[in-house]
Amino acid sequence: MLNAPVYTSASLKAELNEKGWRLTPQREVILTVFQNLPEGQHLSAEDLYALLEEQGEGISLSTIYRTLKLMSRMGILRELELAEGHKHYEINQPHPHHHHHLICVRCSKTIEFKSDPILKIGTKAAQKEGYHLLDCQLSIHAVCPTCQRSLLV
Amino acid sequence: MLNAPVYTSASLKAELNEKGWRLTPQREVILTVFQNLPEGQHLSAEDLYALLEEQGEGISLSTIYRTLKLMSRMGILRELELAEGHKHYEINQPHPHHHHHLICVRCSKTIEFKSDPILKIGTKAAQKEGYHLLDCQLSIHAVCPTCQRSLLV
DNA sequence: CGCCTTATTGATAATAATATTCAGTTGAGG
DNA sequence: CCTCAACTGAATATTATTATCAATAAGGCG
Repeated sequence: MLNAPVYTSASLKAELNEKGWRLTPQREVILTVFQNLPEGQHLSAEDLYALLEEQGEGISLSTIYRTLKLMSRMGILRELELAEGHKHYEINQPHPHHHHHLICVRCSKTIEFKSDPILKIGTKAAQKEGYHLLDCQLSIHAVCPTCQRSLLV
Repeated sequence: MLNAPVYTSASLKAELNEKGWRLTPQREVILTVFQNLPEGQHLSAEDLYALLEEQGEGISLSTIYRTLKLMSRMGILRELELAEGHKHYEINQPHPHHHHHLICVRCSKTIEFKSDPILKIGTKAAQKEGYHLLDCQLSIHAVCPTCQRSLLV
């Protein structure tokens, strides 16, 4: 089962140091932002940049991009393709919060849903091939009711 | 259940015309390329462009991009995030060929696997919300055995 | 069958997200 | 506390994808 730990500053530091990397104030701030995000919320790089700017904790866009990538590859964040043109990120929550996305390809309206079986199947598939699981997400591309009507699809 | 029809020129034309769109030689060629691609193969826009160039059936990159997008939104093609920086496309096959991807986030090595339950769950989720299903894919992000070793992850 | 409307194409330029470079800074181990 | 390499920020570069627009060609219709 996807074993995404709940990170504290200390455990983040430990995991970074183990690989020769460092805990920086910027990384701590970014992790905190995602941890405090209400469930179902996600941020693009620009969103995060703007949000931090507002909070007076400005972090450069370079660092934002670098950190988002790093944390995704560590399994701390999930990289989502919710709309055309840019990625969104959210914290990678363990079991009871883990969810998937139903996305309208026209208007990008997104609905979340949970599914234990999928998580199990994904975990098993990774295990079988000896892959170390980071994230497992079902993306359903579809047309929402509103767009079905307005575009006569 | 994801009901992706097997397209012929005629059925593609019918579906396009129904929406006021047109069947063009370029669209036919592109559909044919994807239909003849061995299972498990997928192409990026550039790949497709190069492949057609080779075959002497050059189609402009503009048209390639437009067509890939159009066919994805029609449910004819699936848009895959298999590597950083660009999308890949493959034909959207119905039931017995429908599959998912296990992807190494370091080297992009990808393994395909099938799962009926996932397709069922996805179909049901879309149905429940009144969404018209186009595609349904489980993406598993993980680190492959080779990269686990070489990077001491 | 041929006309007319309008979607489509191809070439080019524009956009925008993300990556890179590099000098200065700062974690972390010793 | 010292050293060194990882990290940051600012600016720049890259590159996938989109938009623009004149020329072309589907397809509905008489």
